[in-house]
Amino acid sequence: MGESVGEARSLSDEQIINRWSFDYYVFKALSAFRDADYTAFTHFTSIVESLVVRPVDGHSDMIVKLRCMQFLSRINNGDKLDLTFEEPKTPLESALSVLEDICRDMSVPPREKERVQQAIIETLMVVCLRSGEFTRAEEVLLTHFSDAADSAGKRKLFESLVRRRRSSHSVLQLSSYSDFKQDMLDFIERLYRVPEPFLLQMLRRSGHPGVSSEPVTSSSQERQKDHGGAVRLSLRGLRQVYGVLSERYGVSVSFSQLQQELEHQDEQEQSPELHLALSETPRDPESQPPYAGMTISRLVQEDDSQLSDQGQDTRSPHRILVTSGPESDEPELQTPVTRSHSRSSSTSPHDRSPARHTQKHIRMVLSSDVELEDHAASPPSRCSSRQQQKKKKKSDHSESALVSSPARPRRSDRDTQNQSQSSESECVVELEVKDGGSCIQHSTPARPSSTDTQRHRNRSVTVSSESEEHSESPAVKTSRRSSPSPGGAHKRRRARWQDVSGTHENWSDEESLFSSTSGRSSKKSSRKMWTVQESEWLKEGVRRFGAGHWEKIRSSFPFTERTAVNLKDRWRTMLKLRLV
DNA sequence: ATAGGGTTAGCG
DNA sequence: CGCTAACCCTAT
Repeated sequence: MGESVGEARSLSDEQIINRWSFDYYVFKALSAFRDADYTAFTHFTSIVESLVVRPVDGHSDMIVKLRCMQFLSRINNGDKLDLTFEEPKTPLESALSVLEDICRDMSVPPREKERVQQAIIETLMVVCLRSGEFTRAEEVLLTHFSDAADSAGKRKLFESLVRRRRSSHSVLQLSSYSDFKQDMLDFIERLYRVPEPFLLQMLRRSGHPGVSSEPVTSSSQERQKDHGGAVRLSLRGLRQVYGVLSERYGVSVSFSQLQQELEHQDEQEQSPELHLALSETPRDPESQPPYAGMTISRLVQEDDSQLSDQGQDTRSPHRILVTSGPESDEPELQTPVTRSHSRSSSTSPHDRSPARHTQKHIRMVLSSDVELEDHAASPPSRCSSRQQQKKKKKSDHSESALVSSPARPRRSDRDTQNQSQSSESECVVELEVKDGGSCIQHSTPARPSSTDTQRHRNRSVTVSSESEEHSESPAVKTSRRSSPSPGGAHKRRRARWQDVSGTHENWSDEESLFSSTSGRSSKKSSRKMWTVQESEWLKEGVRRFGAGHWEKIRSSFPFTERTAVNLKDRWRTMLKLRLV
């Protein structure tokens, strides 16, 4: 309310809330894994995965958690040889490389690492043999079974099995895959114990029944099955927290601060409001700028890449910039639009246009596998709008990636190359959580996926957005919307769609951190545009390690499906576009 | 492993 | 058809 506190720091509300959600769902995923509820694990995992593509307040634990999740989801699918996470590799081989990453930045005792490696490799062998994949087994044998002394015996055994094409043997029956999974989980949990997520703490403190206080509870009791289950649970927490936060203005308080303060106050029974209130006055001596030493210090989305334009007038399909206003709970959405000159007079780079509020309802489809045929929801316009005259998909790609990218070129004004004010391109504005319905809505600027092939992948995303008063490029020469409709609430949703998608605030095409591409899948998943998040990681990486150390950078951030060369190329592009 | 030039996908 | 970001190839 009062002063604009901490406006400088401003993280968007979404970043903060996403962080809470992130922590929460990671926690849930681990619990599910522990309970051997692997279906739930998969679900939580996919939630985390889609969260991560959104801007999130990066914190040092994030990478660790992501790595753990990556590791476990590969382990989880390790017995399915037809899945792949990274192209040529089997899930367990991917797990091995994730393990490398984990060890690189977490200091794992060498012996432990070896043990885990060995366990994975042996399990992989068993899996291969059991399923009769002898050639694959042989490759594994050659590539992974080093001449470690202690594995010599087993190596011999496996060799003979491979040679004799035996897919049944006492050894193969001995080991149970689920034991293996739990073993791997133990490893992860020894390595890193996930603290109780903030949202759960809040919930517990607010007296919500059924929230157990122990960090990792065992089994079913933890998910409140009666109504709504886990999802509802989180939404409640989210809403509470969000409401409070909104009131208090502020999202500039770091999560860790909140957590710390929560911990400091164990003795006092207080309501969430009070906690939050307290958190505004950082009375912690040590509290330095919250984001000082973070691994990913700013995951803010900047206007990115894919916006280069070689400038014709219709440039800048407007960039959207959300700042969390100190006073209003709603982030504002700024769109320095097209012909910048048209309104440039009033628009300085950091000028937030006051009158501009955009509301969006965010819908997140939780069920990862639901095939959401969204005729209703998705305007047909996205096909029609860009008449796809290009249907020459080079090959079959039955479910190919449709990574169509609305390359919406736009030149970034090379404003501050510093992080100081990285313009966020965010379009999320208001979370609307319904009481009963309890479905979160998650809007992702889904780009026009067009291509008749298939317009939804398992991660179906629907966007419903309405913006009020939203000046925007009329550049679209009259073709599709004609009336300016001042203040018109409804507006062409069609154009809006396009624009949203066009801005690339960040499309998450991110071919999944955790989920695998099914076996027959695309050998070449087409080209993946770089997400803003990825670009941020890259920037941060270059900042930390210097340009040229691409491999180091790659392994220090949860990139998926990006090679060091990709990073290098991307960096080159970013330089060219003066995005750095 | 990286740099740098060449190639391609995908859009206007 | 031209353009560009992403991707590929290869010498170092």
